[in-house]
Amino acid sequence: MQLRNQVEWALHCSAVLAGVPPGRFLPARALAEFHGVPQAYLSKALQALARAGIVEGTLGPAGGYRLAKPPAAISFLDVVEAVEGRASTFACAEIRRNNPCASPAHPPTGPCAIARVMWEADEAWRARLAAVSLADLGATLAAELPAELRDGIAAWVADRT
Amino acid sequence: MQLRNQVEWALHCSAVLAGVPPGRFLPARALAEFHGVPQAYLSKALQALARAGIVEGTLGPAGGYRLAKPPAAISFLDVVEAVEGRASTFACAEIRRNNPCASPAHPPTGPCAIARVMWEADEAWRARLAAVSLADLGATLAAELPAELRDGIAAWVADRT
DNA sequence: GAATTAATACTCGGATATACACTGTCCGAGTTCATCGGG
DNA sequence: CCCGATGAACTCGGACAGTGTATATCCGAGTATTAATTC
Repeated sequence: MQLRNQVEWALHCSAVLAGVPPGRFLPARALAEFHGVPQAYLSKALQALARAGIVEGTLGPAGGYRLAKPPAAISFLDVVEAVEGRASTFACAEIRRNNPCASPAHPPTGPCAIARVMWEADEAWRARLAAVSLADLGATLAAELPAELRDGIAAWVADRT
Repeated sequence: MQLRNQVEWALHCSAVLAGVPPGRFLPARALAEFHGVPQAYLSKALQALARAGIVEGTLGPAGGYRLAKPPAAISFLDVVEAVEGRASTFACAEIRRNNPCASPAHPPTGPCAIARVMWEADEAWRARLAAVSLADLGATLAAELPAELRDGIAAWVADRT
């Protein structure tokens, strides 16, 4: 089991978009160049974010993407689920119904014990992702990144909005 | 992102093997028939469990698999990692190094903030799986399953060990 | 009748094809901006 | 000089191939059982 690389790209793009001046748009072309990833493929991740209402895009010159909500209102979970889907990590195929000892007249009731454990773990994973917002990430980066690098990125972004 | 169906099969097989009388072996053929899954493919999951030291197999007639450790000493995480691998769910490709603003002379130090959050969530998921053992699962099943079904399964298993 | 030996049948283990999904790419529809012409 | 219409360029959005992993399968190596044979 491995998260697709789109998730990583989407998170990094969200972090950059959180630093875009209000009312401006940053094109996917710039985001792809910034992260060194293929532009055409990155678009798909951004489209997924747009469908989920996390970012919004505008066409034409000076178009691009921007966050659709304040960074504090967007969690890691929102971004991950936008790309990976909201389905649980564990899919119960109900193989217990194939049990030759069980009587077909009395099908098992309620989710099976194994699936419950797996789903609880899945929920713990999601809860941890839901607890961190893009605003939190921005604060962490502001504290860790060298000042000159931060300014350089801000200028680079400003040149392309 | 989706766990492979081998994980579900491995967990169900572990649950059944936990109910096998001590010193006896249950063949993969019986486990496959019990769960209604292809026998040849299920073998691969059991081989993974054997490599991880969770179960052990014996050849010849009356051969098969049995747990290599007490059910209380085997957690869900052990089974899941045996099949899925111990690698983290999130793979950081270090795309921040492609940042055109960063100076190649000063590469970023330490894991990036995004990867840290993802890894923490991954750890929360694993912690939840590590907290449940096969003995716990057995206790839950003993409390939930109808007595007649439990006896029927025990007899079915006993006939094939 | 008991022990030894050989054959047998059954098991696991790894090597081998196929299907699906992720990865990567391309082109068209739509919109905004800039330019040009007219009032 | 101001307004409107027109053209162009740039953007996003969805449709189209390539590759890698998970799925499914088969056959060979090895062992405990079983039966036959010999003492």
